[in-house]
Amino acid sequence: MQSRLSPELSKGQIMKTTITDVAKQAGVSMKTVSRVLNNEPNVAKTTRERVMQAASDLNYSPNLAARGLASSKSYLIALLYDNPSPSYLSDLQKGAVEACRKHGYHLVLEPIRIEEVESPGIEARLRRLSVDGVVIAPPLSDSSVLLAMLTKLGLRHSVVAPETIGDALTVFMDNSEAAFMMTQHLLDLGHRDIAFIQGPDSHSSSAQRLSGFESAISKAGLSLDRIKTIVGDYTVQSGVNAAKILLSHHNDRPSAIFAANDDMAAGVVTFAARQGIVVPDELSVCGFDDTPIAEILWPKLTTIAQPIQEMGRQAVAMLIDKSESKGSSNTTTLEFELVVRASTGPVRNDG
Amino acid sequence: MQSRLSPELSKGQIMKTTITDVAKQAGVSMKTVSRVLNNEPNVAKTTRERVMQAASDLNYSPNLAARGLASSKSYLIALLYDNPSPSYLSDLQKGAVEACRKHGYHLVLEPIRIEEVESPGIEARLRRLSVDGVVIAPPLSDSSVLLAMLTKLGLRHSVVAPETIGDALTVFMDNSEAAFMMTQHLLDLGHRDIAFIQGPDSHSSSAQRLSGFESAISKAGLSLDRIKTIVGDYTVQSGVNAAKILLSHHNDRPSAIFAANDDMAAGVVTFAARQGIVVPDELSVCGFDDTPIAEILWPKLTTIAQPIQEMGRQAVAMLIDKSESKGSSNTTTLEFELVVRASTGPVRNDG
DNA sequence: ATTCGGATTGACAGCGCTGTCAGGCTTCCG
DNA sequence: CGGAAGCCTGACAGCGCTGTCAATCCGAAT
Repeated sequence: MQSRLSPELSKGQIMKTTITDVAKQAGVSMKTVSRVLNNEPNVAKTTRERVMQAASDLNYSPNLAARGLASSKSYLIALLYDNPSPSYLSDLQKGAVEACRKHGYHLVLEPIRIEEVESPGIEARLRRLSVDGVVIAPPLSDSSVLLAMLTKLGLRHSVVAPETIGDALTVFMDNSEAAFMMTQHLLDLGHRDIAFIQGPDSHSSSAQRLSGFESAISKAGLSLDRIKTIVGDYTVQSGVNAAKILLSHHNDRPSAIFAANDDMAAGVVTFAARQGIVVPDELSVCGFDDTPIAEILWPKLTTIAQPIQEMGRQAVAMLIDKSESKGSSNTTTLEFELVVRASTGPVRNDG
Repeated sequence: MQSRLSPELSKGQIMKTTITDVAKQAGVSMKTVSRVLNNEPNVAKTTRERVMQAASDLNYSPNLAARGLASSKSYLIALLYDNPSPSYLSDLQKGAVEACRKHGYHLVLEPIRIEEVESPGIEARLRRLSVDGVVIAPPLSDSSVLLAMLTKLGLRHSVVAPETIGDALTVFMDNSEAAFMMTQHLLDLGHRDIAFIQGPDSHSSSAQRLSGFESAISKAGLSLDRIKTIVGDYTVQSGVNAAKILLSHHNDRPSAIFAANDDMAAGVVTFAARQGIVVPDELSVCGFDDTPIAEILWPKLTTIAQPIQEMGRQAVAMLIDKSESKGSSNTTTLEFELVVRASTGPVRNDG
């Protein structure tokens, strides 16, 4: 690699500038340089400027490892996830990275398969990670084992979840309320025969969404007994399968299908198209999540937009914010948005 | 799992075990423990075992920062990217993380907008990053400025790109060859009037794919002059727009459209469906990339599958492999696969 | 038995930075 | 005008680990 003892050996190689060099250049002590670089108070304005100038002249940038060792901070945040949809992951990451960057942190990726959470290796890995904080994305956020482990390890963590989880820092969107509102939208369009395709039990969002749907139905004075509900697994294929069942009887079709996520809704739309069933004239379809596919489908999908990016941002912010002692609570609630597009329309009376 | 000989566990807090503790427990020196933990040679088998045992008893895990400081290695690999499609990013990441994990590294995310590559802040950030290696995803891989900067900084880097780039470590898939094969597929089905929707100039893959298409056309003895080519930007909407133009004249439609990526192909399929043009009976459509949407569309899309995950894996592997002095070259070429699904079919003769 | 070379091990000095704490200097007040 | 109270600053001791190099041990060679 490069030799340390001979800085001018160059060879076009980059030689690392240390804090000592900056100190020398600025005519102050290392410690003062350190203070300036970390934005600590109690540094004379002129000194601060002189140091800044020296640092920039020398093109100095601190060594993270050294800083980490000395201050026992790593300036690293880990994102724990298990195979979410690419667009979800991508959005969450984007927000998380953004927040990290804002505070001088970096985001490291740590996929964990949920079924291996209890395996002994995971704990070792998490310990070894030595990050300053951990963001947990669903469905990992449903694992109390994982949360307990993090607590035990003394790792600060925040959770992105469809519901508040224990006393952990939680970024939260009211899935139930959103499903309620979506259902209300269908009811407002005159639909009375609405089918629901729910998600897998493994995601706690499934229950939330179902419950929102059901309470809207009940509140409208409709009997839940007459409602058809099919369990899917959040995949397109399961949406197709559900549609196959729901739309099989020509004379007894629901006038609207509410799928608990966009992928399943896409399955329904696709299947309907294949059967020559016109959406939304003959069938209204809506989804949940506002993934890119919602815009690609034809007709475009009515769905619930989650501020996923913002969730990522908040999850990291909660981790980093020192000032969370009093003002901010343990929970950040974010707003969803009902996005009405072309896949839902008024019920057809002449059916 | 728990500490056995734990001297004192105060407050249920995790106390960090250091290498010294392990050394004491195993009755050897710190250095020997270090050797065992780093799989260095020249440690007696029995000693090695004793140390391993002690480490596991004490639930020891090394401090990354300290290790990094002492060895000037960070065990971190950065992934540089600029807003790729979520599924692409997700796949690439998956492969990269996998490879990192295999070698005890971690992956940190570093999105960089391509237009800010030349801004002064970027260089500082890269320097500060202090990672052991950098993987660059397209379209960032097209930026020679960025590559030069990394070289200047002495940062080992590998590039995922549609073509070999200078002397950088490159993971490479022959886009041109793939486009050629896809075009051949259409020709084999009898298509002679094939339109092409190309990608934006900003991605070097665009040129590659176009050239593969054109050489197949030429090789088939068809005149390029009669070929309609439209420039899109890899978005669904641009695919729709292109389709709008290509399919506007009832009597002068191409019998097949080859879109340079799946999203644009999706736009074509969607538009066709809206116009009542039956795919593939009246129009064959194919894409490139094999993104999830290819499976969701109806009919399912014929496309080119890239081993994106494998690319991520290789890109990291090239970075880490110490043994790259002789055997392995600077370039890793991966195979694509022509995935024939339902969106392409034989040309209709009764048109 | 003695020597020699490789295998095995340990002592020690930092890696580059920050926490601690003491000291110098200035300002403000009684 | 003396002293308390700040404000700035620097000396120094590690943080937990690895690189260096010297010491020790062993069987093989002489």
